[in-house]
Amino acid sequence: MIRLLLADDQALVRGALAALLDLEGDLQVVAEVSRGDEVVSAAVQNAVDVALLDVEMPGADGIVATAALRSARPSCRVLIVTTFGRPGYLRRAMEAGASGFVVKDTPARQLAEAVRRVHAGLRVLDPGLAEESLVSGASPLTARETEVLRAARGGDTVADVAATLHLSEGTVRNHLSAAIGKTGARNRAEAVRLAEDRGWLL
Amino acid sequence: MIRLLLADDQALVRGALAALLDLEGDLQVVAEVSRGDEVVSAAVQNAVDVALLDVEMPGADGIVATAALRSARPSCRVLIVTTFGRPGYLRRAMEAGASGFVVKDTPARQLAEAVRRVHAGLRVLDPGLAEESLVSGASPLTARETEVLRAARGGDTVADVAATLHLSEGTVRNHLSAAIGKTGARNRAEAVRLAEDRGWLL
DNA sequence: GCGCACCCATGACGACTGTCACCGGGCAGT
DNA sequence: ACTGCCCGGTGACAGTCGTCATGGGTGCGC
Repeated sequence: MIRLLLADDQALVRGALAALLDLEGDLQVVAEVSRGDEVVSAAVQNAVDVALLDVEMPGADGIVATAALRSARPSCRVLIVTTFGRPGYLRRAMEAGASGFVVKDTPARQLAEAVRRVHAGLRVLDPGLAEESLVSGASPLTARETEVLRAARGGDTVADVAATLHLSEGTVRNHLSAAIGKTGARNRAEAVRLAEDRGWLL
Repeated sequence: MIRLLLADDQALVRGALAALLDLEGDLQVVAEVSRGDEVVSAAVQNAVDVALLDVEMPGADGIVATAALRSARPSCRVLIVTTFGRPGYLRRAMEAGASGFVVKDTPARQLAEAVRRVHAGLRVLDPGLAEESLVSGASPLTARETEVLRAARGGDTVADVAATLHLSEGTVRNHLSAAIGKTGARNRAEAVRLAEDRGWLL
């Protein structure tokens, strides 16, 4: 009997996935959480074998949760189940110690099999996404550049970003200019979109 | 036996919801589609009683699908099941003839009950969202303004928008300025974000 | 007909943005 | 010690953006 943990901020999806996986005879959902920072304690308390984590969650994202879980309970494997197949997500997830990465587009029948493979110590990767991850590569943005770009998300002006980050306006413009150049965008907004699509803003 | 149709672009969520609903004795999922433009034919062919539709789908969005389905098969009720509780979505969905509106945050147990209520001819509304919908009101944007704002999404420059819409650059700037004023934003990017959050860009 | 709202357009103006050159400081590798 | 990279900052400049006034055209309801 493989003991599972589900982490997803959408209660309906969580419950539905639980129903789907409980149909399998050898799988059993023993814990459900809605926040990333509740993963570790729930996994430890319930002696979880495989954790299915979403990437975008309140509290802590799936990548951080993966790293924390792997160090707190090394016997527990992690399978990322996420909406967005962003190349950067896959890369970071694997670096954090995840054993598999599945997008929510995949057929429902394959999920149970993916769980079993992960539990057996094998890796599960979306082949197309893995290729894309290799092509787009790691993020070329420096720490400050991503931070500024992330702060500029949502349409804040340069003055706002400078205020929230305690920087000079000129510095913010410089970092943004560098980010625009590196992403190949012609705009701040386009740079935000491209960086987000590639999973560089986390 | 209530016959159900599921429409969601994420196969995994679709399959999981099917598993969840099939656990109920009086519910039966008889059709699944991944695109909005496949809803009507699938509903007609399978004599569907209640259709669970996502809002954001390829082909046709859930609102358009709702209207088409209500006119093609009036006996079939529609329950919108969506990720984003955008006020504008709820308003437009109800205007299009939906009987219920549920966000994916709601507990899994309530879904079956919502389906039964919708099938019985009752309305199912998220109370908080309904209030929000009344507060934010209908979209104040004109057709052209929303179109320009939608085209400016993703960070295209004024020249690009003008080219794709066959307009003068000055006109585009005027429409954008009006949209910025009506949304209360201080930016084009912020206007896009606000309008999107309120469900004004469809 | 008349008003009204929307659409398209033009021109002008100030503000913001993107880019570049340049400076100093800190920190890691050779 | 020297080089290279990242960080923070300044100043200047062209380009874009946001706003306003203004005009003409259309379609709608009273």
